[in-house]
Amino acid sequence: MIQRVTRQRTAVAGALIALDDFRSAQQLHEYLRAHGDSIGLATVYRTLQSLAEAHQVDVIRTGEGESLYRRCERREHHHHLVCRSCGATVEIDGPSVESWASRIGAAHGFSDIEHTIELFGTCEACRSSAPA
Amino acid sequence: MIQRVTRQRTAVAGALIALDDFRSAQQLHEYLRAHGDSIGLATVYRTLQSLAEAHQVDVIRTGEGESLYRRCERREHHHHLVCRSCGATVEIDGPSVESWASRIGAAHGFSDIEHTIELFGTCEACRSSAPA
DNA sequence: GCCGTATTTGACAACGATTATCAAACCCAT
DNA sequence: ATGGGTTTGATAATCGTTGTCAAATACGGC
Repeated sequence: MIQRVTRQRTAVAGALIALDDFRSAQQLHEYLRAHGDSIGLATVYRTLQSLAEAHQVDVIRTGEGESLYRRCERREHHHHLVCRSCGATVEIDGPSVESWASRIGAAHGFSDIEHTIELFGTCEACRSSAPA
Repeated sequence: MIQRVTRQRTAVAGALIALDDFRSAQQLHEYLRAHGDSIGLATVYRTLQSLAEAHQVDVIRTGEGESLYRRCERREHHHHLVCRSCGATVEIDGPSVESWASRIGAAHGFSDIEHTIELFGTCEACRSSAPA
């Protein structure tokens, strides 16, 4: 299945670069509409899905079950440290956790270990601008 | 708001003890029905929700956005290793990951670090009973 | 045991995020 | 420009979950 270059796919890619924070498909759709790009919601979902399969975006799920997307810089497996207040994101790779995960799994007789690890915190900027 | 002891709530608690693995609300509902307990799906959801608020069950979300519930044994912070096929669960506490998480957070200037860590794999029993 | 009432139940509708449908619009090699 | 496979998008459908509200129930007080 060859991927064609369409106006819509280009627009989604552009929005991901412009926003550069984790956003929902619907937020991206709104953003695109607001910026004059006529695009259907289904197309946004489809595009994000194929970008995710191609590992060109990272996907995380909020506690409420909504998926958030962000263009990713590293193609390899990694995790995120996300500011819970402003959404600023740092990409993390933790060789020690990777081995910890597989070690723990193996120790209990489990195979094909996968893991989900996300870190949330308050970044320096938000801490100083919004005191407790 | 005082909580009353009802046949349904008792049944859900019993199912959680009997199954002792991460199950979806719908699976618990099916289980209860299959065992002769007449109970509505909405009631199962409501009961699980209040048990979760009381920290009497652990909740995790699958990659597909479904919530899984299990009665929890440790009241302290811990993680899970879950069989993606049968739901068998091992409670994990990993001091090394805890310190890894806060160390990484601090290194990037983030404070109040929280983390979500879940491990999924295929347990020994499922691997041998369901070949690739 | 029986009442009264506030709580709980459950069938069903509603919800929100996401996916499927499928004819019309489009990209692009020729 | 043309033809044919790809993509789009309005809408319906799906799935887990939550809201609704009248009927059923638990339980303190008699």
